[in-house]
Amino acid sequence: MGLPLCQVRKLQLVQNMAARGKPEKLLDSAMENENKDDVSSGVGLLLRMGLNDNKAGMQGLDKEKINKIIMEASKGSKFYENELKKDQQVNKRIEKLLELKNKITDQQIMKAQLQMDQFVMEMERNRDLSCTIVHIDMDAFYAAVEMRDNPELRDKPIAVGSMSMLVREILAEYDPHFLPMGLDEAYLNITEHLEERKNWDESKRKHLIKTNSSALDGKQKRIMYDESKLSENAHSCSPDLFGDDILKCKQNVGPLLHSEEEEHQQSTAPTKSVVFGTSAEEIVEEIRFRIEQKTRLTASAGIAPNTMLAKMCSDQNKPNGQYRIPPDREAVMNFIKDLAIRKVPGIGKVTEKMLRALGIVTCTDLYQQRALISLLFSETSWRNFLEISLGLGSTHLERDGERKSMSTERTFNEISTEEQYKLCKELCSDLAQDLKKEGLKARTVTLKLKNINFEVKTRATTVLSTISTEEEIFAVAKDLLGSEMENVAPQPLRLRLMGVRVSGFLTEDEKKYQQKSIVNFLEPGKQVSASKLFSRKSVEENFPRPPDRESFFNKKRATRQQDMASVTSSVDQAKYNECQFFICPVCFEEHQDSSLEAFNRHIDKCLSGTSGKDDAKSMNNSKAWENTSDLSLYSKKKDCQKDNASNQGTEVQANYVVDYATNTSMDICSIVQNNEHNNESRCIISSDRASGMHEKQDLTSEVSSVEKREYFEEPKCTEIKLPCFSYMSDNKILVCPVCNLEQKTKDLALFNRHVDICLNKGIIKQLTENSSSAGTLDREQHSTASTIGTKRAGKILQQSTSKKAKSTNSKCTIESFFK
DNA sequence: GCGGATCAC
DNA sequence: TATGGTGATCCGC
Repeated sequence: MGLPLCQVRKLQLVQNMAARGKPEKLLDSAMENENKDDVSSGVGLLLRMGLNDNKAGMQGLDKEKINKIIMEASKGSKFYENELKKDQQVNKRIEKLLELKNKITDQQIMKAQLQMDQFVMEMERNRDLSCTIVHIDMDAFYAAVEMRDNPELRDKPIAVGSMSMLVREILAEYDPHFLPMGLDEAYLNITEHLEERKNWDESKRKHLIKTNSSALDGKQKRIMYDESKLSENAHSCSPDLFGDDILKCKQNVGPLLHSEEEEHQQSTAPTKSVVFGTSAEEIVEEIRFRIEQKTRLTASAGIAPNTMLAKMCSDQNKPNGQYRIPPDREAVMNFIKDLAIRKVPGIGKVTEKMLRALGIVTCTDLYQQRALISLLFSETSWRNFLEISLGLGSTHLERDGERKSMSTERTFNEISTEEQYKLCKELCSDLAQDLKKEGLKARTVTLKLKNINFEVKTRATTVLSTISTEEEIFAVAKDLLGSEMENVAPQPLRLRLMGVRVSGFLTEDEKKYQQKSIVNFLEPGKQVSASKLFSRKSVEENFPRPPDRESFFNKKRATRQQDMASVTSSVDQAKYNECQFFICPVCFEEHQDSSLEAFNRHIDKCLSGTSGKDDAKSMNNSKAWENTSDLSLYSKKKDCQKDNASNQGTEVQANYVVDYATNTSMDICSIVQNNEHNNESRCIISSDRASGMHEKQDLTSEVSSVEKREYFEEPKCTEIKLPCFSYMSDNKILVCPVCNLEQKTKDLALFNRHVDICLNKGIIKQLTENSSSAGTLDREQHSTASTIGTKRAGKILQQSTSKKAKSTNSKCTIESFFK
């Protein structure tokens, strides 16, 4: 079995090793590669490329060599060029920052100083030193280095463990609410355990020594090991890692070691035990000991009054060590005092560079420049900086709420346009599967593109309601992709990465609400007010407004409309704008509607079975489109055929927005484009069933065969395929409000039957998917939550699980190891 | 809401 | 040899 080292670690390995370069040497090599006039750029780039040593415990590797390799290899590459470009952007930001700084008057500084000192006093007042937070960090990286250096070890199983397993196994005993952060880190709040443990009998603090433990190496001389047993496990223990020379258990008093037998019996009785004390240090010793017994991997740990400090502490004596900041203010400030800001979680390369430009390198600098900082940075930022400089952080472990986005992306060698669409579809498919696993429905689709020059672009669209299937996601993503293709046309899009992200998930409460509405709507004998279903307020709560930014479809329509406007009179255009109608979701009749209220009244009547056709006719001369565009549920806007089409002989447009909420059964994406002006007809129909991705169906008989286009043709077709859009000459085309598909039939009865089927499919699916629990709709709260605080280490939020779980699963060695 | 950018792991 | 994937947040617009 090979080394289960993920790419993250590989890259980290390279970067961190490179990070050990001596500054002057780094500068030299940078100067060789760049314009020598631009010294700052060279240094900046090195910082950008991760060549600044931020990690502790990095001694002994040939840093210069690695540095040189990276720089030499990068020279002239697209990647390198892009790094340079990004670095220049940061430099520009810094220039602006300094310009701003120069405009600041002494008076402003003095005023800011007073204000900041107020905040400092308040923060000091609220300083909480009562908690004992532990940050555990597995030393997997060092194990990986060891494995690399000892090729003969590669075939031996080694655990690159996940903290969630140590959940269950060890960590939960110390803090049932402990917080795993990814695969190799976890936070624990051991405050309560510390109290309880004081009364614990020694037997509860005693642990058997089953295998060699480097966590006990500080007391190694006091333990007698069975040599034969030791050699069995030697493969998992790197001499470099476990040797006395790098042991750094600085603050250990050390647990009492007990032999089950007398000394003279030890050679025949290998079983030993060790008793850990009741102090925080001993507890963490115990945790690390037990982790190592379980996984044969060492861990480092930090103990401090808050999470930010604990995390930095775990870095202090890495690898295989621990460090504690006692809970008093002076100790905290002493630790913080000379600490480089780059060591603070949340302060990355760019922030470091910007602060450095202001002469801020250490946390003390940060504190001293608090007035300046408050004038140059946003409030979120300077509050964050101020807390850092005071050594303040979160004292409780907050679990993350609901997931906010889900994405998948892939890097590849340059591919053709057709392949790009195909890949896009695959990404959507993957995403849809993941969404299904978590039962999520999203509102926003974001396409991420990185071109061969490493330039990254994202393009997003928010749809009216929610989407979750491959077809639904792809319908949006392919528009975005097509739009970008159009932007660079006639050149092809030259990509190296494509990604699709969905966000804006329906909360659990919203799901319930939506489901309830639909069920009530259909439930016979149970009346639900139509206004509740379709009123502006209700709809706005359930479905977001359409995006300000128009989709590719809409942009296309807009373009067409503009073209039209140039050939039609302004009067006709005005008529066009005024004429519209709604389709009643109950009787499916068209209604020219003077107001939303009137339309709602009609639906109410329909629902109660008293609706007459006259109602529809009584609604006319509507200008409600503008007012109801955000509502647009089952609404439809079109030309007045009688007024426009007959007079002008021009195209008649159908513009519709359909609720996706119940759209759970769309199997085939069928879109017809028919442009009478230029005699161009296109049919773009794709079957999106997984099994039939390449199936090609022609569901329309009216389309000219000459101009047929399909998305997934073989590469022989070199023409860029732009997303299609509905553009009908016949405004009587019926669009199913559930599946959003145009129906071939013009028979209303047949059409209604189709809608019924669609609707039922959706309901059944939702009923089987959703579990029951009551709750109130709280969309507003959800949407603002993300802006409340910054997500830095001081405020710990648990990472989302699904993708992490994926990567966990990929580590087959872990599972087998823990078994 | 969108897009670019930063950061963590 | 040739520079990753996922998720979150912030900021300016």
